Amino acid sequence: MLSSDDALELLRRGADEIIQEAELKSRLELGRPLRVKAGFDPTAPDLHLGHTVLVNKLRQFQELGHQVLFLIGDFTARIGDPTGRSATRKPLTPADIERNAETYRDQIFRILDPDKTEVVFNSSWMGQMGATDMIRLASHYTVARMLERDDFSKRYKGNQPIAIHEFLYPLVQGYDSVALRADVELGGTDQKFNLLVGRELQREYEQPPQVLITTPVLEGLDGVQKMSKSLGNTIGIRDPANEMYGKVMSISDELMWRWFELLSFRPLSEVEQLRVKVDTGMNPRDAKYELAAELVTRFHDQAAAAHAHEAFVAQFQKGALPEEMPEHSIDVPAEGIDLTLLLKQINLVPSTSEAYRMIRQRAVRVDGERVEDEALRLPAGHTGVLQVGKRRFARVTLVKKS
RNA sequence: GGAGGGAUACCCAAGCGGUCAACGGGGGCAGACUGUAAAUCUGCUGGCUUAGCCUUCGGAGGUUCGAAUCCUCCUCCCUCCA
Repeated sequence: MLSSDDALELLRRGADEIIQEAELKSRLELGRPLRVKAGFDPTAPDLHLGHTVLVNKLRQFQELGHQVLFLIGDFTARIGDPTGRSATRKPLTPADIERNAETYRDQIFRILDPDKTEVVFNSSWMGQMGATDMIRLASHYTVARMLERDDFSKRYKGNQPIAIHEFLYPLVQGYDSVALRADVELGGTDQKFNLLVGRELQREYEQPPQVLITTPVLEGLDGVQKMSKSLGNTIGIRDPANEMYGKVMSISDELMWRWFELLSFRPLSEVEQLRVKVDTGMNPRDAKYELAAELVTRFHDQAAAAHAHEAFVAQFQKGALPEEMPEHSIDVPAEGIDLTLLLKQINLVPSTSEAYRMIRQRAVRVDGERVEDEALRLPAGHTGVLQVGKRRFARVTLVKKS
């Protein structure tokens, strides 16, 4: 068992803010498993590395012997987090919720220990609450305090509408902490206000207020914007091993260190040693190999990581073809088919215009040969590999149409 | 209710009768360089049966040989006054 100081040191890693650190220390000294809560949106069960920053933190708590409460906010989802100008969303069906929960389990247990994880749904207590209970809950918080929240105060000052129900979101989220008797709650930095409401409400309900830990937002593959599905800069934790490995290798050196800090389970001292080695001449690429291997191992296994490494070296350093590529069998007339049309047909390009452009830009290869002639026609019976740019490949067989 | 301003390609943003498939920036894609790095440089960035053709500038009509640019109506957004 670690001392509370050592445990604290560990938990501080990659945490944006701990409120209050002294309280966390004394909780750690209680000698019982702490109840560590984190809430997730039931509508978006596709996790990517950005989400795992927080999940990793949950795992650390488990390693220290604590209990994780993985909360699926199926009730809160009906309200809709007010950050946008989102309206109330329609409730998910129980079947939807169960399916999404299962998807979550499948993903989080690649990181978390199932024996120390309780998956809970806030509809199970909020759904029972009557209007009277809701009024009582609402009486514990004031409008003035609500307006402290940044987006509320901006909208209020800017004469933008704030619907009353939007106040309920933080209240319900906060009440979840009461219902779960949470000792600690984790959330992204953007959740700080909501997490604080939990503290206040616990005090109102005569519970010791939870400790808050906010985790930073992870930058996506581009290294600038936050990792998010809509920006297309994610690594999904269910991505195939080779793809995951390749994506990690494509990040900038600078971003690599950030990822080491937030995503790697290596002790920080080890990461620091690695950094010193790179500073004194080690190829940063080799450090990146280690990060890529660690992540692929986590979400797949060691063999997959070793294999992904070999495939990566073969394809990008030795120029070999990728191991797997889409295969197509296409019916073509006896006189053959224009390459531009073929590229579009097999979705290597979105339009024939784009196919022409790619050929003009010398990005297209047929069986490894760069294509210079934009009117090139491939004969029926031809079988081969088509390539657009460095990453788009397909194997085609042209079958003469009878 | 009254007065004015605006809606342009993925985003921002020029254009104000022909030379506009539409300046510029961002993003994206491709090429060079590399470590599939990053940065940098270069090119491309509506579609098609691609030396040509077709359809785009909030929507619908109209004027004109010709409109993103002028006129009418409609929809939505912003600002000021009541």
